[in-house]
Amino acid sequence: MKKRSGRGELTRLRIIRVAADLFHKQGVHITSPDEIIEASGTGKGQFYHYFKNKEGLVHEVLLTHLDAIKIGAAPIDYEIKSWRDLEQWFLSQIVLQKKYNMARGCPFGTIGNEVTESDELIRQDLSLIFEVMKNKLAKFFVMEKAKGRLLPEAHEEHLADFCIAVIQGAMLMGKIKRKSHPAETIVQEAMKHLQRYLVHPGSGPKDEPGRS
Amino acid sequence: MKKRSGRGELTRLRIIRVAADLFHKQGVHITSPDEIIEASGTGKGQFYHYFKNKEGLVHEVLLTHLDAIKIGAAPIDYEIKSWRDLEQWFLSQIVLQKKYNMARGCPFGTIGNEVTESDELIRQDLSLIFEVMKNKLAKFFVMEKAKGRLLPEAHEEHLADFCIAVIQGAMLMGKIKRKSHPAETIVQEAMKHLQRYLVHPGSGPKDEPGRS
Amino acid sequence: MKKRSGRGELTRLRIIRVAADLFHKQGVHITSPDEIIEASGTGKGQFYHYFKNKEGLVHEVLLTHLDAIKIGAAPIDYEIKSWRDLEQWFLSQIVLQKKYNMARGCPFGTIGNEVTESDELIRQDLSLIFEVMKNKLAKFFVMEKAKGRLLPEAHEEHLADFCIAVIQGAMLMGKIKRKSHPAETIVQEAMKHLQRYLVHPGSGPKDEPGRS
Amino acid sequence: MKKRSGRGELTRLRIIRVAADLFHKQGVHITSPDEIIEASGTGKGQFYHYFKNKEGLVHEVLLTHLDAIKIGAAPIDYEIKSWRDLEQWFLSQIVLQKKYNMARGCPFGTIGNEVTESDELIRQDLSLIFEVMKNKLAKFFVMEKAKGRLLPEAHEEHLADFCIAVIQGAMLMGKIKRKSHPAETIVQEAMKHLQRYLVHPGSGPKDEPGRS
DNA sequence: AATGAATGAGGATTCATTCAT
DNA sequence: CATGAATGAATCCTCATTCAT
Repeated sequence: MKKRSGRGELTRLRIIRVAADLFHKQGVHITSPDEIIEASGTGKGQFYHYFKNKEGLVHEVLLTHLDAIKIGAAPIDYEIKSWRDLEQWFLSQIVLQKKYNMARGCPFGTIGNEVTESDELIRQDLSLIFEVMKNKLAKFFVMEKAKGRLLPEAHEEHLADFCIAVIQGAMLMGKIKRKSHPAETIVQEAMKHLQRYLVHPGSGPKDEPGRS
Repeated sequence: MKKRSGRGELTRLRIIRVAADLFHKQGVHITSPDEIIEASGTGKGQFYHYFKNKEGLVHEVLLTHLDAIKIGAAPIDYEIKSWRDLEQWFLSQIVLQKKYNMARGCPFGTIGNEVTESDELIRQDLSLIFEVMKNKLAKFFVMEKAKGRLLPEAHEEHLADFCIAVIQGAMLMGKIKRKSHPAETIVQEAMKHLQRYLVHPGSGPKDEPGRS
Repeated sequence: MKKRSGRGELTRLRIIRVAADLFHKQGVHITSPDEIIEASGTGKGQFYHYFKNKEGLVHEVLLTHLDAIKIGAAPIDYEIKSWRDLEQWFLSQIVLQKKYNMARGCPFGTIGNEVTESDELIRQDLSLIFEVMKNKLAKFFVMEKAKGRLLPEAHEEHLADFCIAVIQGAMLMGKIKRKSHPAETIVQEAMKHLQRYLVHPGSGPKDEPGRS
Repeated sequence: MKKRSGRGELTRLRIIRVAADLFHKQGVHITSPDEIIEASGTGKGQFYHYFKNKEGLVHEVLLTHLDAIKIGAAPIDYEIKSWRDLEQWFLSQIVLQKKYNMARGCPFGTIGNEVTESDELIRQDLSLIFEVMKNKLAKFFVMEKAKGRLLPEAHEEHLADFCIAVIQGAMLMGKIKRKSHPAETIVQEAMKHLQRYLVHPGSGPKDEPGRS
């Protein structure tokens, strides 16, 4: 990576932030450099000064997202420590979606769906993001199992992938129906499934699963 | 509906079929009328003769999909009559995805993800498609419940929505990772969840849940 | 080749003619599609309707030139039948250059000089044009030899290549110096050389070499 | 001339050298300041610090060439002292061209061909270069005549111009055909012509014309 | 029903240059 | 002396659509 400071860094970040929002709102294909330039209040040349091309910008937007997830600065908290956190992880995504009037999906799902065979770089970026996400979720399940609160038959990574797929599907449905209700019931079903792997709380665990 | 016959009907259908494939492959935004015209071997005029504009074509493509689902002519069989059928419903979508080398997602999810607030017509088309899908799946759960094979606490529509969300999420993951494995484990998790609602098979039901 | 008639053919030819002139005047690189579009009074879309891209247009411009040379419709007459014709062939190119105030070179030399390793198609077009030119000139020398008016040691193709190189060099000098005089003396030297191969006119050939 | 020393002088020379090469390789129009800056490992500011603008750089590149010719530091030796030297002058240019795989022409011809009516400064630079070249060549013919080895009818300057035109045309043909053979035969024809002006070597001159 | 000519707005990118540090 | 941020016009090309035949 190049040096990340100095005068122009703000312009660069401004472009990335604006682009991330537009990509989330309307996808990559429909968002033109011109629109990003206009919205970020920069000149045409700056765009191509900081980014090789549009794909390069998408790449950097995704790296920025990835970084935010890694350091815990993303709007969604991926550091799951309890069953309540897990439910929150699901629900906060729908809450976010509601803030956008159910007109947007998941920023990664949106971009991921637009990917074609020629967008290999972007595909890999997304793949990496989802991998990191999975690991964060799996870590929780691993910990739970270590504490004897999860049945041995629970496959931590599969459960993590299941969570991600469900929230992706739920948000897509939310966007298409422009209603949060379906997404919410979907998430509840998923939670029920996950709790199925709980060791039955005979001795009364402190951290009780989401009864919300 | 307009007249559906005559000489030109074949041209119209050819355009729809080609467009459906291109939309599935690369999405709507990136697919230009020119590309469709070229791929369908038609002339420019024909395109705008049969369709008001690009959006109109998308609309008709979706109606065609909807029709296929309704009459059971779609590549995926939505007439679920057994738990095995249900599992097949899940798996056949992944099989289809594999045929495209895991480079495509669900045709409806792909288009749905591209929808913005200005694509109200298309959004509604998709919403309708998913509604029909849901009803088909719910019907199975209703039937199962009627036969006393499903716990009364099972909410048929919620389960149907859950199924749809899971397959959407699974296919998206499959497309992003270009691997079928994650999608398959996700589906297996979902199946486990659904079977949880089975009335315990004390009396031995003939149609046993997917042990495949 | 596609059909060459119908409504749009005029537009296409207009673009080619305008482009040929601009390429001659200022070269290919500096001439933008927009400039051609403007000068030919067409719309932007027409340009790319008739030509794949700018290179495609250059290609067709060259093919048009080639055709003109082949059928004798070019501004320069390549059908040399006498030594006077040959001298005329040299001089008429300088006369043409004078008409443009010595600000242009040879249309083929101009484009040829701009060619880089990535312009293989164009390079081949030019190569072909010069090949045809050479053959036309060589034909004259062959005929002269057949009539016993040219020494056997004269290599017809070499002489033809020599003529072409000289006129190219002469026109380039004319353009750079913006004077016709150097070009004219160069051509005179070349003519002297060519006549050196004449069989000594002991019996007095009717067609005497250029004493102009 | 400005001061020519100090720290930055190296940067300036580096830019000129890189630019000269790129102009030779692909011409002036197609070569952007950015490309030169990148290839010379300088910063954007340096470019406009040392050169008024792109045209200014072309100008200085040409002056540098001119200087090299004058002081005999150019890749081609313009100090002709014998007929062998003259032949070498021709052939060494083709040898150089071969080193570039016949993908380049003469650096001056290449730039000269790109000149338009608005590039008066550059045109004059080139004109001057060719004038100096001509004088160098003419000097040889003058000397030869003085020694009684050249027929009085030989016009020294015309012969010099003839040489320059021939090599320009030959190199252009070489570049367009990407073959050295045509260029070589053209040069041989030119040499034959020049030798025609030799006073017949009855008394056996030491420096015999190129029989190579 | 069918063809493809015509239009012009817009998309992605590069260019040449200036300016601030 | 040196760096690179900033600017906006221009380049090359595609898009979605309409129109004439």
